[in-house]
Amino acid sequence: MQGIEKIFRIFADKNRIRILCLLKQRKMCVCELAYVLQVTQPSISRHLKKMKELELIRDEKDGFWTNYILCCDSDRTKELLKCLARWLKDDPVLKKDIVRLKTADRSRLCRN
Amino acid sequence: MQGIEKIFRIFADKNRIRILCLLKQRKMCVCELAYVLQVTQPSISRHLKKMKELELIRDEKDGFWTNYILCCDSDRTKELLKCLARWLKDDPVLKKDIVRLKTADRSRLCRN
DNA sequence: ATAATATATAACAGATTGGTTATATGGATT
DNA sequence: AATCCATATAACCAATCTGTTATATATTAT
Repeated sequence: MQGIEKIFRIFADKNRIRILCLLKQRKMCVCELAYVLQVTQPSISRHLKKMKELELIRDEKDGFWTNYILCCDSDRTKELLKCLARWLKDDPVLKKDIVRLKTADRSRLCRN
Repeated sequence: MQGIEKIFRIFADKNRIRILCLLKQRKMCVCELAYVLQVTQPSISRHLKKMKELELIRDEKDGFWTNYILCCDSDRTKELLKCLARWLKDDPVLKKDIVRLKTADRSRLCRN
């Protein structure tokens, strides 16, 4: 039981699922995610921290921004991500997110 | 996102995982589960209630006892159970549980 | 150096969780 | 009907979670 519950716990939150599915589209910065999910920036940051701890994502500096990138190297998380993809193929929330993602332009968004 | 987080949340607890893996061996009553997991009976009952709500298990009266039975009809839970089985194939905690299961005799256990 | 800004962190509030003990419930036995 | 007993539920507590606002940090631009 070497932390399997922890993996499941990561997937047990709606907004983290949304983040994972968005990062499957492309790398994103924190404020883009906050914009798409309509949640505050610190909330996004904390979700990302948890996912990074379990190595579902990694980050990468890019000038002003920090890109977050899906990097599921573990077989387990890879498999769960595949499940998500199948199960949420036609999910309306995720569809809307991806539409919204197209209008997420970091250089316009991030003036707080 | 029709409650997928809730499915993951069920799997996000160590003791629920243990219960699921035990029920894969055979149907069990509440006090047998409490005995194997070494947790109080009300705690087990509540876990079972949650799992029943999501239809991972069902119950069945048997004289004095109530048997709980694995009944994953949903493709999603079925798939997650298969993942569990593979990932926890050699898990020491589950192995011990199954050993302990063999000594769990309800008619001896349930005198409280 | 200083100012600007994206992100991280701290501090807080309300909700939820998982355990406990104590008690209620309801079917089975006498 | 009365009792027994397995299970369910209630009430409580400590811990954790997720959101918020306010603030610190660290990197870039001037």
